[in-house]
Amino acid sequence: MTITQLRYVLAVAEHQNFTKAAEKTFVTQPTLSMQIQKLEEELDILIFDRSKKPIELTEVGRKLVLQARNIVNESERIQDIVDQQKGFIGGEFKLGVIPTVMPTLLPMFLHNFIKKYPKVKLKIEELTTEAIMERLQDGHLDAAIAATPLQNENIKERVLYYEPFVGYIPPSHRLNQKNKIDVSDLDIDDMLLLEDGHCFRDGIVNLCKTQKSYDDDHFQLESGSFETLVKLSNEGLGMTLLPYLHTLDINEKEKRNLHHFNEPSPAREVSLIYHKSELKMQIIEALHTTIAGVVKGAITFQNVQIISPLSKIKSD
Amino acid sequence: MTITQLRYVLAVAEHQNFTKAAEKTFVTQPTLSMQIQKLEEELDILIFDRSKKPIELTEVGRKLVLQARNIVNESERIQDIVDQQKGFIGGEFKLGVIPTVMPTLLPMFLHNFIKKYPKVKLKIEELTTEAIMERLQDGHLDAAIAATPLQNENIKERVLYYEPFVGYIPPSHRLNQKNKIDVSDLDIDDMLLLEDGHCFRDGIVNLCKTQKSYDDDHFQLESGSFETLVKLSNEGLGMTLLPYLHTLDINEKEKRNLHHFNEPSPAREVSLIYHKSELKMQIIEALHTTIAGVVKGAITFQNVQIISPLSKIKSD
DNA sequence: AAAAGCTATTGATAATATTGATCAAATAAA
DNA sequence: TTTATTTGATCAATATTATCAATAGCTTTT
Repeated sequence: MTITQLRYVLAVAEHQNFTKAAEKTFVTQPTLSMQIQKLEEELDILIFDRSKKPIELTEVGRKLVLQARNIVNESERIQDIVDQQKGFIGGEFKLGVIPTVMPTLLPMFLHNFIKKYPKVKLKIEELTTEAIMERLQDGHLDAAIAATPLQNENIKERVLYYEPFVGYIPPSHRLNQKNKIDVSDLDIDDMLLLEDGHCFRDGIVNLCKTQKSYDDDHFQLESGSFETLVKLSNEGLGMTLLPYLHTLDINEKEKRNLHHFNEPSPAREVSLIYHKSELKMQIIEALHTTIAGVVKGAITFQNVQIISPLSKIKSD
Repeated sequence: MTITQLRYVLAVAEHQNFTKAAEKTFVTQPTLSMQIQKLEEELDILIFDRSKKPIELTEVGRKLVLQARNIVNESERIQDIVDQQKGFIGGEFKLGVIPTVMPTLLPMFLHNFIKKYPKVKLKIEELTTEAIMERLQDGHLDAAIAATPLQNENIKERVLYYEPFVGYIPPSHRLNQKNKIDVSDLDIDDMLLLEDGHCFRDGIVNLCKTQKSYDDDHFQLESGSFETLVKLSNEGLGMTLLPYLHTLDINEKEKRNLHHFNEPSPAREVSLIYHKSELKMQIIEALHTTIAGVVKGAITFQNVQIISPLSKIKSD
């Protein structure tokens, strides 16, 4: 049994197709077939049920794949140990970022990071929290930036910053008089929300739920971007909440419509999250240091109340 | 990098000698040298410092060996998974047993076990608790039978039985009048003990320490076997304590000198212990079931007080 | 019936592991 | 010092193995 064979098994299990798995592992399909056959023969079991279309794992196959994932992960850590010894920080690193953090945070630290660690080949992907969790667990992502706490025992979290919610209230709105607003002022019925699937939306729903009973079915205007929300709000369609970093980007005229919360301000916790196996920990450390350093200048809030990003069904 | 290479590294690290390692891994020494060189080249590090005699691990080498042990262990679990699927219980299994359990417990279950699981090649070794702990952690033992609790986070324990201490008190002894004895009657100064290194001895020392201050330096008569202790005791040199199962073996005349404790009787906890990685768990389960079943008939005590086998320095 | 998609098979080739013999260096013994 | 002995590296020869391109065999889709 070799580690290569286990990698092949993982690839086939993932793609449910020998040909695609062969492409992904950069070998020809017969190579893959033979190696897997050889492993099956050595263990004297069938790993895949080739009669099903698409191909399926057998019962032992499923257990074996779990353990194979383990072994392959652990074997990759050998390179980690060596890199650590050499003080080498580099290689490919796949980072997931949730949509509501991506446009504001990324420009803040990316330049710094690639300048400081030029050997790291960052591959950044915008993904929902849901997709991030999946990909962290199956090894397709090395780390991610998301709203926390997420309470998943396979995922570790390191807080980057706390980002307060800021009210965007057009002149026509009932709350526009107030300089600072309170959580108790909020009414989910005149709130413009991001469309379903964003955890920032879920956070706000959680926030409002603490105030009054929330009816899941009633009508709401929703959008995919904060820019649109602000414009809709300007049209008098309601107020909205923005994460603090987003409020730094909007124009002067609109800034007058921003209303901060009285302390403790509701806020989201944004963290660097990664699999408990702690692979590529040096790069994760480097990312954490860089981002925390950059953000420290921009966000200096102390007294905040953290709003959970978790919804029962799905989130960002 | 292959699992084989990692095995070779482990062998050399263990024996500190390429030639011996080659024998243990059933290849020639050049094979070993080449493979390790190839791995060192691939990772671009030195795993061994060949200038030292005997050969030594480098700093990275030490870290790498720890991880290699991990990977090799995890890879062996693949076979475990397959065996489990097939319902196959067999293969080599190395069991350690402490000296004070060996002669009484082994005959009770061994025959049953090899009859029920003929495919398991049991290799049993009498070892001190100290040696057992080492060998469980470096993978040289698959499981062991020892007095517990041992409070080692790498070792899991499954209790087999509670074995009361029984007083052996010769007619000349001051306590011989009493039918049942109490812990408070014990005096370490007229107690015959096993020689240093036995955890049963440590247990008794712990037991007596609860009664009065114990001076480590004073003279005591000590021996390596309970048989000798009983004979010395017959000579009027003091009383001694025996584990219950041992009292089943002594002759009728001497049985009259046995004095049980008032409840709760001091007792030792005897467990099947194994590494937390839970390798070969099917065989461990089988052993546990067999032993627990056999012992249930012989030992039926309920109200016992467990005496710790741990001493500060060493034990059994 | 034909085409397309998928895995297994075949035969050739390149890469690799292994071995036995040998060498150089370092110790240990005479 | 000289002489064995031990140890790990090196070399050439061989056996094994992984890989590939081409293709056959099978199933599903069109």
